[in-house]
Amino acid sequence: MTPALPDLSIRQLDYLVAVSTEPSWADAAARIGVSPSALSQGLSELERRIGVPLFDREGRRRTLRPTAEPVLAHARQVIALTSDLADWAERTRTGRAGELRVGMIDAAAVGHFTDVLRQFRDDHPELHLTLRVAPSGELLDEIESGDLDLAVVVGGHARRGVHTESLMNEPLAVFTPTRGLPRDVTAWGPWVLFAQGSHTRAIAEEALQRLGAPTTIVAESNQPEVLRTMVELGVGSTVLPVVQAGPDFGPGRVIAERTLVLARRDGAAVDPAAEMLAVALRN
Amino acid sequence: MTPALPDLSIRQLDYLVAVSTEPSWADAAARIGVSPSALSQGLSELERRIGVPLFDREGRRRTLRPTAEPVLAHARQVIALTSDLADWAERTRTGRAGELRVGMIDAAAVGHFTDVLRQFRDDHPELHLTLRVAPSGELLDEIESGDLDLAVVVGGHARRGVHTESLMNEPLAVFTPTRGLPRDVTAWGPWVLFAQGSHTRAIAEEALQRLGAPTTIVAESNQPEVLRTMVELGVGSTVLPVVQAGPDFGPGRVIAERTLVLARRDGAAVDPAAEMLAVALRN
DNA sequence: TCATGTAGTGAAGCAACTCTGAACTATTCT
DNA sequence: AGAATAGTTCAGAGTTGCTTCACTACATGA
Repeated sequence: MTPALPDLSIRQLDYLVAVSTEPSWADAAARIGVSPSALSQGLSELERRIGVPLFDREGRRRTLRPTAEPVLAHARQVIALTSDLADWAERTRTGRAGELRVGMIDAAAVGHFTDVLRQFRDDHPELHLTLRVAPSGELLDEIESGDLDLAVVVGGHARRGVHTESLMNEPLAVFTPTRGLPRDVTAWGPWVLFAQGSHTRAIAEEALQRLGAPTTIVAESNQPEVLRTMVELGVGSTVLPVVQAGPDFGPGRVIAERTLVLARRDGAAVDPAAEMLAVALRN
Repeated sequence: MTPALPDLSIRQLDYLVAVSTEPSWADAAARIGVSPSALSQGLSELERRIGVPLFDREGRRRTLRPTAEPVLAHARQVIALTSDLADWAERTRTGRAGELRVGMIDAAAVGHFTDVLRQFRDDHPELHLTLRVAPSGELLDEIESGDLDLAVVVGGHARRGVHTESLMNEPLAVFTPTRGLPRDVTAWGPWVLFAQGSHTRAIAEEALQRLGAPTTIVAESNQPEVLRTMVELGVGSTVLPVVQAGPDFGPGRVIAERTLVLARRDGAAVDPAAEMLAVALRN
């Protein structure tokens, strides 16, 4: 059982320090921006709460007694600490410091938002930004568990406890090894696609079915690099976001689009740094 | 201009620490002895004042976000400091620690109150007690200026700003070199007395005049030791407090008495340690 | 699935606190 | 002495912070 602590307020300690610093109590009151009356009463209250006489009275004037030195030291120290805390709060509030954990799918990180990220890093050098690149599913798990503050993922799938907001639409196109796509849709394929479970894979498959193309899958990977190589080797065709196709393929045939969304934990307090990055991502 | 500090109270910081320590907020509230509602509101207020989000909300539950670590550290530190201050206050309040500056005239210090002082020292080992032995006048000056908390002096003279309280009456007696005092009062003297300005000297002179004895002064000193020696050398007779006469003289002839008073600065806050010593001095 | 218990939040009311402004007192200056 | 200055006290108003009570969200177990 801790013996009940006196409920001192920063304000009262501030009064004490002001009085010890300024030549007169009136000056002290003026510096703090409070009436002399308030100062007088506040210090009486402080004295009462500490329960030890802090002042000598000479006539009407109260003067800090030397015995009260420990209290003054305490006041100074607590005020210094609180001042540090206020600084920290200010920096955090303005997003200039703190920690920000961001997740992005690869197309976002190395494709669409590379410049935004670089710029944001430059603008907020004191901010400890960690970027995690992974498939949407994983990122959403981490958003949900609180391991990430913010993520850019593929949209189109609600998830409990995660709030999403559209950022942009991105075309998905078919790329073939032969640089030419058969006029006959039923002759398309076979396919080298994102792995089962991927949102983009689902969108691609759905689009192909809608067009009437066969959906024979001969290989899977979540790495676009791998998919591209397989296409080059003639293993099959692929469906990729246009930004990830690379310069070696033709323009591709756009068959669908996917939406990139900004995901945040639902009900999470708005982290100021996260909010600033969100603004930047929206352009 | 210091940027305005948030007016945090110890109480709020205590809430924060409790919440970080106890398994549930309800437990935390119980430990502090406050309703869960008060805890909830208090923490909201703390968060608002710091101006930085401290909690994540999962459904209805709020949980400290890792980003708030610096705030928690601050809270712990301030509470520890305040706890130390409370300890200090408790010790000071009960007179077990602190500083006490006492003045006494020599008769009091080495005569009447030696035992009281020794006992007081033993009872309050943590108390830093300084004893100053000097004539009443000097001691009263120092009481007035605040350099002493408490003094035992010769009474009978009001002084502005000094409060006095009688402790005891002490007989003053005539001591002669011849161990016999003339029956005829007019044959008394000449005198070896306390120095001009001394209160006891004034009392002695007044008594002698009242008895009709001559008041020829042949030597003065404020040191009773010196007066005794002069008497032994046959320089003259003296008037001394009985306790200071020493064993070498006879019982002496009591002609007056002086009052020893406890002097304190008027209007000075009651120093607990001073009050305890005052009680001891009154027996 | 529905009842029940637990954890936390929010609103209303009340007590305590703390401010301002005004009147007052002591001290200092002229 | 009179005026100016410093500080206090008091009354009143606004704010804060607590308790109680009602309510929601979630978990548990029949």
